[in-house]
This record gives sequence, C-alpha cells and structure tokens, in this order.
Amino acid sequence: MKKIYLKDIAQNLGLSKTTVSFVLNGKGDQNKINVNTQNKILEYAAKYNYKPNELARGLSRGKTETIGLIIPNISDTFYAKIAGRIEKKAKEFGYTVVFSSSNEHSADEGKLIQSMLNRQVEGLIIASTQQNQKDIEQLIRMNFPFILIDRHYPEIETNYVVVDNFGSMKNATEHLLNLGRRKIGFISLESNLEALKQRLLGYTKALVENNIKTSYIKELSSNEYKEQMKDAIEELIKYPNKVDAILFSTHYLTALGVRELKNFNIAMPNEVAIISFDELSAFDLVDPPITSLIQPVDKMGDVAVEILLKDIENKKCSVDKKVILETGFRIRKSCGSV
Amino acid sequence: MKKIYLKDIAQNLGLSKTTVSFVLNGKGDQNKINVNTQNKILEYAAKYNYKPNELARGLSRGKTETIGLIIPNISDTFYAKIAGRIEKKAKEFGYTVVFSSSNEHSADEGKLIQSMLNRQVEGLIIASTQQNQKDIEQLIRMNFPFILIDRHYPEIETNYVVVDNFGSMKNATEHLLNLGRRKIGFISLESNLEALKQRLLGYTKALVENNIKTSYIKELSSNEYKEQMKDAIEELIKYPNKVDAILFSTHYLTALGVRELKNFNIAMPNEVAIISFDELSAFDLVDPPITSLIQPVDKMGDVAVEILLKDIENKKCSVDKKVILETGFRIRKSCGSV
DNA sequence: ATTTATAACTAAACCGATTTAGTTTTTATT
DNA sequence: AATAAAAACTAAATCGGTTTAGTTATAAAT
Repeated sequence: MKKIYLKDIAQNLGLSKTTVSFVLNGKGDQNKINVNTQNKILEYAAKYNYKPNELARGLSRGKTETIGLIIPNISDTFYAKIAGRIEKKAKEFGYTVVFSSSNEHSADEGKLIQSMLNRQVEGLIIASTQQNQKDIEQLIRMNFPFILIDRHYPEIETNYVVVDNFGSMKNATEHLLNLGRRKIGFISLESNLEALKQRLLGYTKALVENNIKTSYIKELSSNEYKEQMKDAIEELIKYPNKVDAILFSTHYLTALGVRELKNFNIAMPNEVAIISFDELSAFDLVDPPITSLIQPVDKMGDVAVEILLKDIENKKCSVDKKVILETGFRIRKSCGSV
Repeated sequence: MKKIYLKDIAQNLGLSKTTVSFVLNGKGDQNKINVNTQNKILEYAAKYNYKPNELARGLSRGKTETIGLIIPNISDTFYAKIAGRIEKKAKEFGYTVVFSSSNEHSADEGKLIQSMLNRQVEGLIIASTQQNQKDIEQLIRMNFPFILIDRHYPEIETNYVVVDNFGSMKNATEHLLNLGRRKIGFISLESNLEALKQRLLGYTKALVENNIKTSYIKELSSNEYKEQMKDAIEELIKYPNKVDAILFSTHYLTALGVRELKNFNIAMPNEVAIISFDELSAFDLVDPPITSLIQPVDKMGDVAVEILLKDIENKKCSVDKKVILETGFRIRKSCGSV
C-alpha cells in the first residue's frame, strides 16, 4: 500500500485539490460541496489511509498545534512527572508536546528555544536555567506565547507558575523549631536559581523570627555536590556544634545526605531530624521515613498548559499571569514527631 | 527586530534565493559562489538573526533530522531515564527527539505512530504496549526505520534492544535459593508483556532446576495492582505456607509490596527476603536496603539510537539487529546475605 | 427572456524553503 | 578573433498542503 497524497485523491476522483482539502478538513458543507462528493472523498481517503503531511499543513496554515517544553533534565523525577502531566493536558486540547533538556546549560537553553521557534511551535513552557534573560526577553519582544514553570526570573515580567518556596521552607523550619530543634542545618546548592534562594530565605527567616542566632548553611557546588556531601555532613555533625536537624533543599540532596548520615551512624531523627524539599517515590520506605515538602506537580502542569493555551488562542504573550502554588507537607518519622 | 526570511536576504542584497540558500547551507564553494558574496550573505544573516523555517526546510528537503520516541509513560523513572539518554545521544548526531506517551494503551500507541509519521520523523524508537502488531508490521512493510526497546514482539521479526529478563530473574531466584530460601514468592502483573513473561519464566525455571516443587505466584491486575497488593502480600505471608522470600517484577511493585510488608510488621530480610527487578533511586536507603536487578538504561538508549541512525542513513528498516543486554545485580541487605 | 441567486466546483497563489537545469559573464586557449 | 572552459549567479519547479477569488451550470425571480 503506497503512500497517497491529496493530489492523488483529487486526480483519481476527478476533482480538484481544493474540494478534497475542504472536505477532509470538515469544511465541505461550509463550502457547499455536494454530500455525495463529500462521501466519495471521505471513503477514498479512509480506504487508502490518507494522512496529511503535517509539515506541509503546518507551513501553509501557519499553525502546528504543537507546544515546546524545555526542562533542565527529563531524567529528574520532578521534571519527568511534570512533562507527563503537561503532555497529558496538552493532548486533551489537541496539542502535541515537543520536549528538550537544557541540562542546566543556558547556552543550550537558548539554542533549544531558537530551534523550537524554527520548528514553529506555537508556545513554550520553560523551566529555565534562569541564566538566559536574553532569550526570554526576546520572546516577550516577539510577543511569543510562553510561560515559565518551577523557576522564574524575578527581574523580568513574565507569566509563571512556581511553588511557594519561601513559605514552605519557612514552615518546615518552624516545624522543626516547634519540635524543639534548635541547631538546624540547611543543605542546598550554590546557585542563583530563585527557587533555591527563596528556600534559603524561608529557612533564615524562620530562624530570625524565632531568635535563633546561629544558622548552619552548606551550599554545595552544582557540579560537585556529590563529592562534597560527605564533608558537608561531617562538618554539620561535628562536636561541639553538632546540628540536631537538617533541611535539604532538593530530593537528590536529601538522598545523598541521608546516605552519608547513615554512613556516619547518625540516628535519625533522634540525633538529627530530617526534612526534604520534594521527595523521591520511596522516601516513605526509607529508614526513617522522610518528612517531605510535596510539590504540586500535576497542578503546576495543568495551570501552565491552561494559561499558555489561552495566550496561544489570543496570539499574545501575556506577562501578568503569576501563579504561586502551595506545597504539601508530608510529615513522617524523620523530623522527630509523627 | 522583525523576523526575516530567505527572500528578504536575497532581495536586500540583490541576489537570488538560490544563491543565498546555497551559502547558508554551506554549499557556497561547491556551487562556486564568490567568497565576497558569501561573506556578505553570512554577515547579513547573522546580523538579522536569520533562522530557516524548519517546516519549509523539512518539506522541501524531505528530511527533518527528527526521531520519534514512543514510551508507555514518561513519568516512570525508567522511561524518563531512557528518554533522557536517547535525547542526549540523538543530539550528538544532530537529531531532535519528539516523544509521546501511550499510557499503555495500544490504540493510543497506534495513533502516536501515525502522528509521528505525519510529522515526518525519520525513524522511531518504541517501547511498545506490545498489543500493536498491526502498526509495527505496517512500519516493516513501509520499510520505515524503527527499533523496539524494553519490550519486543517475539512473533515479529524486528530490531530490538531489551534486557535479559529471563536470565536475570533466574539468577536472582538462584541467589535466594543459595541463601537457603525455599519458599519463594513472585509478585508481578497479569500482562502479556514479553518482558514480564520472561521474568516469570526465569523464576520458575530456577525453581524447577533446583527441585523446588511449590511456587508462590501472584499476578496482579494492571489496573488495580495498587489495591490488590495488600491481599497478595497477606496471602503470601499466611501460615502455614508463609514464604521466606519475595521477588518483585518491577520497581513500583517492590515499593508497594515493601510498604505492605512493613504494615504487617514482617521483618526483612529475616522473615522474608526481598529482591526487586529494577530500582528506584532511594532503594539503597530503604529499611532494609533493597537488593535490585539494575537495568542498563544508558546502554539501552545508546544502542537503540546507534542502530536506528544507521537504518535512517541507509533509508532502510532492518529487522536483524537484536540486542539483549545483561542487567546488573546490586546486592543489599534485603535479600539476606551481605 | 433577462436578471439574480445559489449550488458545486476549481485555478492559481501561497506558505518558506531546496534544488535542477540553466544563463550570463569573464577568462583562457588556440 | 573565434571558441572553449570556468566562474558566478538565477528562474522556475518542487515539496504537500490551504485558501482566496473566482467560474460554470442550474434554478428561481421578475
């Protein structure tokens, strides 16, 4: 069965491409094509399994019904989940998602944005490296529909959907304080990601409000955090300033840190309580089960798609849709209460 | 800065589209375009940030440098990791990846394949629902380059990259036998996925070879396994036929099962030893750390891309590249040794 | 019998590139 | 000076669709 084209249908039925195109796009009645003719066309197309070339279609219509998703890393569970949700939601509206990973590299992100534009996506959802003002601002100047998720640029007016990093980390810190912990460590990454900054601020704010003067902050290098975790933990548990709790700012830091704490035979939560920002799916099985702030992944994906599609519909790039979602808080044994 | 087209460059420099196109595609010398002219064009294009419309380009070249990836579910860590690796590897060769999830629904998978073909991808990597002979066979008839990963159709001749499901589950079972376990349970899904069948076969084969007459097999429904896990575990640990070990055929079944075992206060590994096929990234932190068969995700992705790109290059759909990868075996406390 | 309206259909332009098969101009050869 | 060869460039077809602005034939209205 050879591939057939619009032209073939037209020729073989003795009709013009126009007529066939009208009918196959459901505009037959609108264009007063005879019902018999319409049926003939539909039958023929079905019989020979005609499918339009979407490149040609997109080119001539100037529409591709495609949105681009740019994330740091598809193999990170958080982004994988978000990608899944976005794909699902977009599909509901007849849109296809093209995704690409920037690997936290701003130059790559820029290229990906360009490449997606060249592929004529109609809108973009970006979890940005946040080092890429240039391209983001270009999108705004182009009036190109897009929305940032998970990470946003505080100095640029854009649409975004993020979580309440500050508030939720402040809550988590207060939770530890309420449970009597006083020497609370905070392990994060050296980074100018707004999200991480806010998490740190939430932590320090909670300390300040509770008159705790000493903070124990470890910011590991984004490239070598795996190697640095051991030392970080070792310093935090060193006498006489041994911490009695540690907050981790991401799920993978938690996993690494808990691994090290176990190596050092630190009893959790008795000696050191643990709270993780975001979780991995086995955190409830860990010894001890790890108290975690839960990101509203599904909600984030849904909202992002909804806002974006509205912009696409209006062929606009709005910048006034700013959504801050609350995180969940799953209290487990690791923080010392239950 | 307005968007510019090839035509604009040609007009503004007083040249033809042909010349401009040649130069921008690096075929200037080949087509004897004067070096000065070439430079003029390149400069102009750079200055006005010209980027070709990839739809138009793809349409006229009949090439899109895009491959499609169809997986059951991007939010599953296993597929997320594979997708990440495939994307990375493809990028090295200048290819873009378009992905879509079938959600284990064969009809959706069929539609996705069609949709990707319509979008003129040059090849497909598919982790199939394995219920979709029709479309797979169509690809072969069309001589369209594709390769199956993770799951293959034993009754169809195709390229594939899978893991040694049979052998690795047999090994795992033997490992438990060697450690003195005799009543070994096996929890899997009711499914005609070849991979799951092979895992079961590996288990039973090991039992038979070791003269163990009783097997304890629970195959949960693919839709309701979450609800069914509790009963399954309860039955396996019921006196007098209480098992002394359980093999789980996927990482998520392991997580669910271990959760239930903890609820029942079963001591692992003393009362019941555990081995998981595939793992989640916190399995080493679980109490007890879970012995797992490790899937060679990176290798699988790399090999799939390499084979596929070779086919794409030759504009062929080969069916004789069959790769079976060995799994790793990470022995931790849950299986009772160490 | 002429005009008007409607039904049914289509030619050709267009989307934005690539590419084939030239043409024109210049230089080299005899 | 005539011819061949090479250099530099281009017109127009093409990819596979969509869409605008018609045309033609028939029926209805005056």
